[in-house]
Amino acid sequence: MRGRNQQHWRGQFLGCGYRMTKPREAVLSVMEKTADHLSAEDIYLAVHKFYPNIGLTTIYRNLELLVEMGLVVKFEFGQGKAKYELADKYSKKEHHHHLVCKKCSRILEYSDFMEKEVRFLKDTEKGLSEKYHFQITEHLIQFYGYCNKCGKK
Amino acid sequence: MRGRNQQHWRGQFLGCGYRMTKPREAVLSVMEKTADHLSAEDIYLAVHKFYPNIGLTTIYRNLELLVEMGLVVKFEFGQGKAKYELADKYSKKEHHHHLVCKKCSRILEYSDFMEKEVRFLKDTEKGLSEKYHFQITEHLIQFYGYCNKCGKK
DNA sequence: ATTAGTAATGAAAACCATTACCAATAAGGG
DNA sequence: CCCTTATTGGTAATGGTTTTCATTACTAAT
Repeated sequence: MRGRNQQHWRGQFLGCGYRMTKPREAVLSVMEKTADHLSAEDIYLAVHKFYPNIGLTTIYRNLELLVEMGLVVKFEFGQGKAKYELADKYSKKEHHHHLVCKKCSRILEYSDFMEKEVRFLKDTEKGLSEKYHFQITEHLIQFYGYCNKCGKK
Repeated sequence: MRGRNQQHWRGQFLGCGYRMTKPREAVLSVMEKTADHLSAEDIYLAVHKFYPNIGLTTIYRNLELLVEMGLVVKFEFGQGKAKYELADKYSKKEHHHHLVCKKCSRILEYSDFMEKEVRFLKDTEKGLSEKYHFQITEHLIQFYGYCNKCGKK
């Protein structure tokens, strides 16, 4: 069952002129079977368990490559360290955004209330790009606060 | 003319149990008379011109203090370095958000289309906090792209 | 004014996530 | 299987920010 996806990834790499290597397999397999929003260090520690020779550098290098290849999505939640998720997983979910807990750093995903958001974004982006001749390529919408566990009573 | 504001700041500091010092005067005066969204380094360089002994450390320390006192607002535009603005200036403007140019790093402010945004935020925050029991304290809305000067033709 | 007490400063070192460098290794086309 | 070259891992470097610590300088009390 490892084979299927590995074969798929391999094709992706070779197709782009890159090679499939142990470290790359390791990174992908961790990202495949673990929760989303992993930091480079999270991935490093997880890979390290079964591939103790892995270097942190390699993790960073490959995450960068994977992002460039479009296989991984990178997030910055303003917590000092970037977090990564398989593009696959990401896009299989509904369009969603994140609630960031300022205390425990937990990331909560939500995909409700999207109609409102989509409408707001569509109108606003159109208005802004017309008025300021600013080509909008991305947007960032995030809510910060305290999750149910960390909320003040 | 320096006196008025200086006196005001002095009161603020003393009232909070802090002291008014040259470096603090210098930081505030730079922030008062210069464009918004200055990085710590920007401020350091500006202060350094008329107060060459200033230390970068002091800039950081005092910015932190000023933020804590509510006199300064801190922004993170995902550009690696934080930027600061006098709370005063900030709040005198209309409610606004930022367009961040990915090429030249320019920050463009806009305050149009706010009715839509306010409505969206109000509804969404209400919905989210009820559904997830997440206490929302802040939100971040930013658009990224290319400004009129940097846009691809 | 002088002083005592403590806040604030500046220089340098520490931090922390991330990146660059480089010699050693290994993937894969021929 | 070999040869070329991408990739690796270790280490040093980076860049923004924070900490440490001995020194300086506010302020209120004397």
